[in-house]
Amino acid sequence: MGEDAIEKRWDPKREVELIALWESEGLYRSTTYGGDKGLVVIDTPPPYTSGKWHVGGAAHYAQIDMVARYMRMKGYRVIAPWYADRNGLPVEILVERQTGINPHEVAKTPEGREKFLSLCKEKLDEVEKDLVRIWKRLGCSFEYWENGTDSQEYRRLTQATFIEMWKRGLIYEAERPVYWCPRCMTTLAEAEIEYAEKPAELYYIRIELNNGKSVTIATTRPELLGAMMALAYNPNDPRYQGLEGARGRVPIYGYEVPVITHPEVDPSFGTGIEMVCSYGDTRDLRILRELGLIDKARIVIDKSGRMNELSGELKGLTIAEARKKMVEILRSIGVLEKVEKLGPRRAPTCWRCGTPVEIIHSRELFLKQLEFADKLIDISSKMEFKPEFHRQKLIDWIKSLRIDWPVSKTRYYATEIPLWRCTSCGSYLVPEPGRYYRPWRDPPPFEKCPVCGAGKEKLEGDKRVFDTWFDSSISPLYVSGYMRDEKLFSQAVGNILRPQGYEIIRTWLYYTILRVYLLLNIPAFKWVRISGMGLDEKGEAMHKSKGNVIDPEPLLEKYGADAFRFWAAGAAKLGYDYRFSENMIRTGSLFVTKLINISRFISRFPDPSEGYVLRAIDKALLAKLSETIERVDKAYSEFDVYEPIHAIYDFAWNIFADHYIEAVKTRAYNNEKTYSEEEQRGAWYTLHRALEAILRILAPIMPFSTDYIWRTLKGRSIHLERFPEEHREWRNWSQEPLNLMIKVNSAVWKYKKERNMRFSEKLNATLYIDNQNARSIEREIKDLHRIPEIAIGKPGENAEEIAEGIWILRKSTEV
RNA sequence: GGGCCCGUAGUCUAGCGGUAGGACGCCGCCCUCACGCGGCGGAGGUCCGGGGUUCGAAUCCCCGCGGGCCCA
Repeated sequence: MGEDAIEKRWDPKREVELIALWESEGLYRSTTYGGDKGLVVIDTPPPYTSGKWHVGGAAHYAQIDMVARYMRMKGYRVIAPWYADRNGLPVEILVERQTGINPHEVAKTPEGREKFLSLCKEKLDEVEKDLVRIWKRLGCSFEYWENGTDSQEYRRLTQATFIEMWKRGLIYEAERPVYWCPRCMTTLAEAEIEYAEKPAELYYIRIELNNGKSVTIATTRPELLGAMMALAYNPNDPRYQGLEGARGRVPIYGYEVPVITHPEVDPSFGTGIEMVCSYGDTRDLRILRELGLIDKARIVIDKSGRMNELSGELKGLTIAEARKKMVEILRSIGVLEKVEKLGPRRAPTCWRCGTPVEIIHSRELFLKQLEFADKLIDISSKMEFKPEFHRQKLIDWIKSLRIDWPVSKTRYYATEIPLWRCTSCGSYLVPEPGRYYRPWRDPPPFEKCPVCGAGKEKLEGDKRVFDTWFDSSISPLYVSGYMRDEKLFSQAVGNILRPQGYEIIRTWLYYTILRVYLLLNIPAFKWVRISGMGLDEKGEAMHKSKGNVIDPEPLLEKYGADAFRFWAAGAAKLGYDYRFSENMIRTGSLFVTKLINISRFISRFPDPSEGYVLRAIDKALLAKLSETIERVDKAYSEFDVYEPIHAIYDFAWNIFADHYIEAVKTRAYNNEKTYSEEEQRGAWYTLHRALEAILRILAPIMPFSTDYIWRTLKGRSIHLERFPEEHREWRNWSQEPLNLMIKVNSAVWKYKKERNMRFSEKLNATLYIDNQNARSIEREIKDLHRIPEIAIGKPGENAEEIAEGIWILRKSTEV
């Protein structure tokens, strides 16, 4: 090995060269690897292409890559694809904002709809390019699948699963109260609601009762007066005792509503008596459901968020305008008693656009879920959660569900619902699975209505699309070849890993488990790896709106991907939030330099295959190494990369480099021929074994520098190597000589330091060590510290104790 | 109101029943032949507060206080 085979420093530009090399060698292909241990499918999260990743997102994918690389090194054939989630609202909103196009207007014609879709597609292509560039630069060994969730292939699968569920009666259509976003003009599932703090005003309105009395209600939504269904107070509230059964007359609208009691009314809010309307909030919904009044609901808000004819004078106004107008009217007729400012209150909003949601009635398709709650909890218990404590989030969510899943959306850039309706008899018709259907555009795949025989021209394609989670909830089926490659699928079932963040447990994880259970009656995953969220340096979640998004690309350029991955692996334990730290990335790059230089040193010596003898310190190092390998292996097998990076760093730097290498330098060079050739070769052997193992166990986390070094030393890629096997023999050797060496080193270095001696300076003294292990490392101690005499045991008088059990006795001739 | 997570040196982060580790920063010393993107040493902590269990608690239990996330 030449002296300068490895350079002194790591240039991140080498990473770019390695990426090209890997691609040309086909290292990204799942078929490149052996796979004698079987198949593992990683259900990589298809990222939504709504914008570039921040460092947290990049770190998450880097972690998934580490797991994939580890599995390959353990002998599994790993399918880890990367494709994008391209369905759903965000891109539509982006295009709407950038072009000013109102999709609900342009989509009235198929041509207009087509044009809007192609604008969305262009936008997605643009963003996807950014994402692909980043994960490739990060060194992720994913296979790039250009067919995202909006591909014909994926959508065909989505539709086929719908058709299956429809045929099995799991889908029903109903007019139900739903969460509705008036801006996006679509139904929202429970998972799509976010709560935002909004200031509110409380209006006190007098209501006349039919018994001659009157009560004053307090409400934040006076515009819903015409939606009033009842007046309610808490049954324990003494102020209103006896009013139950009376009837109140709704001001302006003039109809009567009953006075009822309900335990959910908070006596301390407002006046303690409230109006129940359809629908101010979910509590109204619950109460009206209990009273059986859902069918008589008075919905005064239409789908565009404006007041309808039921609202009388308010018709056509927006909600905000209607509130203002209503207040004026109430004031003019003298029933508005006072207005009170309230502090910020939690208001449900649309998670995509932030608009306050309304509860209105809409005719939608629902997937049954409530009746399967217990089964889902049961089937979840068959999956391994890493870490375990996040399982509770899923269970809590399942238990909190109150409505079935509305899967239909009146949006556009999404998978079309494959349904036709016979306008003659009203029947819904589902086509056969296996094709990608676009009912809003395609001719009906039926010659006539199979129910009433009406002609083809009577069949009308459904214009609605699926909720985007309806697509993403079959991702494990897509990646494992379901309905495309049954052989692959049969091998994959039961070996699927889901890596994801805890913030989408209630959505992606839940819906996937639900759908896979309904379709196949099996647990969707063998393992669920739950990671925390990436936070900025202050510990706050990164949001575009907050302006605290940190772009990974400049960091990759400055420090390199290995340094970035060092942070990504070591920032926090699996399952906990990880905070961005540029310092830690810097530490990572220093670690790369350290590795390079350790390798530079070791590469000066040949790797002997025979004719070597190991000394105690060599055996102790190999024992320690073996323990480290085992520890790292165990952690990796639990999908943890935090423990491995810390254990490897500690071993490589604080033990191997600082103590072992220092202790054997003299022997490795053996310039004075004080050691036998066999012993010299023993040092070489140990140095090489340790370096090899460090590189291999580190390769999943830092694939660039380890591969560069490996190729220089061995002439091939480290990514085709196996994870080090356990060495029984090494494991049984004593680590004590090494532990003692570390202790002696620290004590002597400190001693010399205090006396302003250079470490290389000769110390004319006797070192007493009260430890039998010292005998075996006597020569190493003498070499390293340049101390002529080592004595085992306690000294007589005059010796100075420099650490517990270690003394120095200077020779009197010394100054 | 409920669930989960967190509160350890100036900052960040481990440890989770036996003398509190590490990273960054700070201060000193060392041009030691793989690495000055290095080495060594040092200063710096009532481990949020209060009870309890224990021979022993940052670590387990209880009650608070403060922060975060999710859900009502």
